[in-house]
Amino acid sequence: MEYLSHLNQNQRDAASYIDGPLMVIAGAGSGKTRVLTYRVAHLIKQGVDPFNILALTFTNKAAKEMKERITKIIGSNEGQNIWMGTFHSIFARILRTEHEKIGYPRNFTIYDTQDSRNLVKTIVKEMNLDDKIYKPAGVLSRISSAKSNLISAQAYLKNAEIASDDRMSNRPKIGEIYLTYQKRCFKAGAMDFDDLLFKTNVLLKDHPDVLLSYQHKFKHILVDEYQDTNFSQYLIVKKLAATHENLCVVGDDAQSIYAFRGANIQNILNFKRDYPDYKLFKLEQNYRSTKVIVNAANSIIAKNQDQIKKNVWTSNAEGNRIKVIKALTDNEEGNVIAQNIFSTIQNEQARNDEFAILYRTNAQSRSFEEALRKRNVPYKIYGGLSFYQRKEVKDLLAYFRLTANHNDEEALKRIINFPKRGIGKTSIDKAIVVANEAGVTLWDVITTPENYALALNTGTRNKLGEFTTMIKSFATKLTSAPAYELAHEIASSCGILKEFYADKTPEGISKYENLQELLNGIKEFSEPKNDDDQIIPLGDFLIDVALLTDADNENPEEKNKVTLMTIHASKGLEFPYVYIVGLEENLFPSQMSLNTRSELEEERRLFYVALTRAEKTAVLSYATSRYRWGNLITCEPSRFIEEIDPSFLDVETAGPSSKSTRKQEVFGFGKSSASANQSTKVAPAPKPSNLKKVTSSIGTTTISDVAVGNNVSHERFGKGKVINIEGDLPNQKATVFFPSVGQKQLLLKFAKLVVLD
DNA sequence: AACAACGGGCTTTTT
DNA sequence: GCCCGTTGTT
Repeated sequence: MEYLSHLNQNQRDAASYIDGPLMVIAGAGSGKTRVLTYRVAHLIKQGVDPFNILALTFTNKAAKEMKERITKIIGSNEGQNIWMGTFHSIFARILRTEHEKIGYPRNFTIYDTQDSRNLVKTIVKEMNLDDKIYKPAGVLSRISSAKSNLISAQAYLKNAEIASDDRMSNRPKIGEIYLTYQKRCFKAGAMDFDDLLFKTNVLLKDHPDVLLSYQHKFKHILVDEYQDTNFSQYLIVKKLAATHENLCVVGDDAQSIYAFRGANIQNILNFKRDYPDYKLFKLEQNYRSTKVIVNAANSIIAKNQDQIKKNVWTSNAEGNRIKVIKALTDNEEGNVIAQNIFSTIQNEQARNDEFAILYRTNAQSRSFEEALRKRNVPYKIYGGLSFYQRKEVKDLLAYFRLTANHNDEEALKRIINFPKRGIGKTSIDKAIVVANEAGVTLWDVITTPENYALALNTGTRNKLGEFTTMIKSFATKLTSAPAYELAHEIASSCGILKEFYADKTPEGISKYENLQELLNGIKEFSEPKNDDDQIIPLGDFLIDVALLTDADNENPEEKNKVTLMTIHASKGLEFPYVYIVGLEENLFPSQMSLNTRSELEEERRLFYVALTRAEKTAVLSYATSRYRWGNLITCEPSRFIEEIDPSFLDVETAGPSSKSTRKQEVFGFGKSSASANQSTKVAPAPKPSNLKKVTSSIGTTTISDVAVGNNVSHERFGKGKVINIEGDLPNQKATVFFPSVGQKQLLLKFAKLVVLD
């Protein structure tokens, strides 16, 4: 029990409360992961078999690290046997074992977002719908949110409320698209991310024996980041835990930042209802950050209405105040921040990897990259195009996928003519039409074209024959050959390696190297880990690879570099020096989140997450203008800066270009008038300081022009009619009815309404 | 069928 | 400003 002395009283109580349901509400930096780690270690020390422990984490990386730490604590390799991973990877594994029960092939494909989008797009086209209205990404997000709430396509079509929503948004056919999409996925032996959870629910619901066996197996269940689980995940956990009720969920409502993709804070509140005799533990002591950072973060999150009250505190040092930097442009922002990092490294002998630049959107990284490169400060970027999303990598993976699952239509379409083998678009389109009409898969049609009325010349038929023969020959080795061997054979004989090897442009060389790296990755993966010398087949790799993210993909050369990432990606991490950049209205908070209070509160939680990543020093920055889609737009500082108690802030302006105006550039953080709008008194352009005008990227609207009864137009919602206006000037709020989406409350200063009459 | 040129839309966030 | 997909050209 010696190891438990590494915990404080609350942590220890939570870690050692073994029987029955418990919820741990853990403030930022309060040692949540520590509790989970020690709890699992404790269970094992108490004699629980690791095979009977299910621990669901938010990322694979978190799972991997936790396993390593547990292994250290318990001093044996037993920890590797815990069922620990993301919801998606754990249940993909289970579905693979139980595939017959739900009618899927063992080697089912996991469609990534791009595959799903392509399929939706194909269906929209086949239904002769306008893809400007039925945008694939939009349709897919609708389908995704239905699945996260366990609404099947059939249920979707029957649901009057949903139907009315879709009619209001002028997209009444989404239900039909959903139904076709599901049929096509099934026919292709493919599941998208949401299906992995949806089908798990189906499996557990329709097969009581299967449910029973997993209930029996998982005697102890732990769920990390519980605030970010959706309904589908909630129900899986509830079912699996029903027998033993040894369920431990850990989370922080203040750090819930995935509601936009269906996460439901309600799950935390439901816990009480589902397990009335549950035990609640609160971890409130922060070990990560200075007093200034903890209290500043508290002062921000206090503005949210929806939250579980807690009192996060720290006994750490006071620390420096949070610096606020104003820059004139996005490029200047990059330079000032890079310079600040550079000189901090010099002055405080800090290491590069102690710094992180956090932003709201990936698109913001550019100016920081350039500025850091100029100063020779090494950096690494997370997000953007991940390794597995690169074209060449996806191409080779498509060969693997098609080998493992011939019905994988998205993979087939991707590679049937790459490298070029003279099977053109027209031929493929014909084959797809035939396949749809006959109700068979594309693979069926191209392997036995003679069975279907497929009007192709013999040349094309021969080429199809060569292609399918090649894939079939790969498939014969699926189970007999280790992953690496087969992967290597496919890569060399399908022509893809040759294709890129021949390309001596820098891009071509890099693509060739990426393919080599993919093969190396497979080699590492297929090296037997235990002594039992079992062959690890390519199919196993494919399941794994579909669920990897770039966070899981860290390579050792990336050490000691400044980190650039989105705030979402930074969840769970910590850095001594944190820069939160681009703090501007419409960027952070995002323009898309200004319509409802709950969306705005999620943005605020996001800011809370960002700030609480910092251990020693936090710096905030914004630019007064930046390029967006090639246009220079004017920006206003984010309301979040104002919302921090000013006593924690150190406001200054920096950068060479503002020297002459430094004296006057004091930022007005007064509490009066929520004037996030105009602050500079020395604005270069003639701007009225009385807040009447609102400058924005798209034209200029004078607030006073909008009146009740006006017909107006909104960027997103289209035409509407103003029903009511209330509030005082800078914060006037209008109630507008849009035929497309219904009634909306809009803040005039942000809504960019255009008066039509 | 293969390639070059052009134009549109886009930026939230990710398993 | 950039990427993607569509169009036009050979």
